[in-house]
Amino acid sequence: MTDERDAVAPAADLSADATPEQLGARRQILNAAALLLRHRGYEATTTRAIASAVGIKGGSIYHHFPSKDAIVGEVVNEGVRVVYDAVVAALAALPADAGPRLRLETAIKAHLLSSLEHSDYTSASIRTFAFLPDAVRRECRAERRRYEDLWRGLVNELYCEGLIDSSISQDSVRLLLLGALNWAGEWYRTGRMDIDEISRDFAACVLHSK
Amino acid sequence: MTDERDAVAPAADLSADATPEQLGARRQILNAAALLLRHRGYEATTTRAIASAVGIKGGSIYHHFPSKDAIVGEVVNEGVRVVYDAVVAALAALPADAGPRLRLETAIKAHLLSSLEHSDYTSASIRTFAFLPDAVRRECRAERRRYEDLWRGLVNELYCEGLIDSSISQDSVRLLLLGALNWAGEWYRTGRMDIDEISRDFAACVLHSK
DNA sequence: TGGGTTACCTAACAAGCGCTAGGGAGAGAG
DNA sequence: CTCTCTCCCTAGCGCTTGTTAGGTAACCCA
Repeated sequence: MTDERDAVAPAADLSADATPEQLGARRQILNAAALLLRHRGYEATTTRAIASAVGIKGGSIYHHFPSKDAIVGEVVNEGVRVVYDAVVAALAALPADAGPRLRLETAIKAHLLSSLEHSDYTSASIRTFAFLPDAVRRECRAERRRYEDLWRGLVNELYCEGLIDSSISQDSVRLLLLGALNWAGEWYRTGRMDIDEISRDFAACVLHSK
Repeated sequence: MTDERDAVAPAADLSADATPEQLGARRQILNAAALLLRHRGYEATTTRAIASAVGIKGGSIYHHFPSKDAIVGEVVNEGVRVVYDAVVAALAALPADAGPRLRLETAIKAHLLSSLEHSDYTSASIRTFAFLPDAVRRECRAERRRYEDLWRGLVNELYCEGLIDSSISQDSVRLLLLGALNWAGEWYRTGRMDIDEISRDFAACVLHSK
């Protein structure tokens, strides 16, 4: 009956990048939950649907996790951590003399790649956060604030270099950027647009001097 | 048992701006549904919760609407129309010689006021769209495209006046702006920030020459 | 006075939810 | 060979979901 909705994707890409099917039941469950959360939201992601996506029966989920919210919490938390790590790693890979402009563009691209192409976790985290139960949401406040602070610093660099008009509040710039990035999941479709170009444009948009 | 969740707000502001309680059961139901959708999402907005919010019992909803999705569809559709009308009206109220810069700032402010302060419909529409059943989503594709086109034109004005570097794709600018605006519901809290200031900053952010 | 419509109710339906109790098959250790 | 542990199953709990059937008052128009 519900098989049509259960098969949300042709069983592909559940394992992110690793081995075919033996990466531990726990990881498989988290992967499946992330995929479902991303595409259907919190309430529609049922424990039975998660179980069936990894080839076990509903009740067996509880051998690996104590509750649905424990799974969701772990997915959402990991989603923030993944994008944080992606951005930090991308910035670290830059030459030491890279200017704020390149750093901004790099951070934008890392965020988009992480949330659009690489990670159901990040996408699930972004899309479902607003409607999560309070308990789950509280659980990852700290992680989210850490990511926010990363961008606070990034934006501050731009101001220090005089790349943004100082009459504009730094908060506004950060909210504009993060808003646009987090919303990208609503319009982006693989193959139809180039993330490199979008990143370049987004960065150029907020930088007033060349 | 679930009373705590049912009373999402102290019964306030259901009627947007009009009379106390006699605006027709149909309108009351839509108002309640919009409020619930905005704060809890699609699946968690039950027919019984909508009914109890307007003081009737679950089954009585079906005297006014044929199904839950009919209610949701109407709310989501109206949500797009409301913000469209708000932006068009705000632009029309501008003096004829207003420049693209003022027009952009005005459109931004109208969108934010509509989605953050005035309309549960708009907010519900923005936040829940991704997880709606396909049938409901299809129903308001046209309305959404119309709103998108409104911004396409607005952004194009900016290019025509040379206010944005022509090396940046117009699509990118529109997606950046609409993304930031649609995401505002995730961080905005009444009274903590000034919509006028945010609008000014957002507009200034994307305009390169003063 | 009476018939019909409008608006609501109660009660229930089949289905699905998160979750649990109890059991069974297989593997590894003593 | 047995004991234990891991992993999964079946069956079902109490509850909620969208929706429907049938009943009951109050009103409007004749």
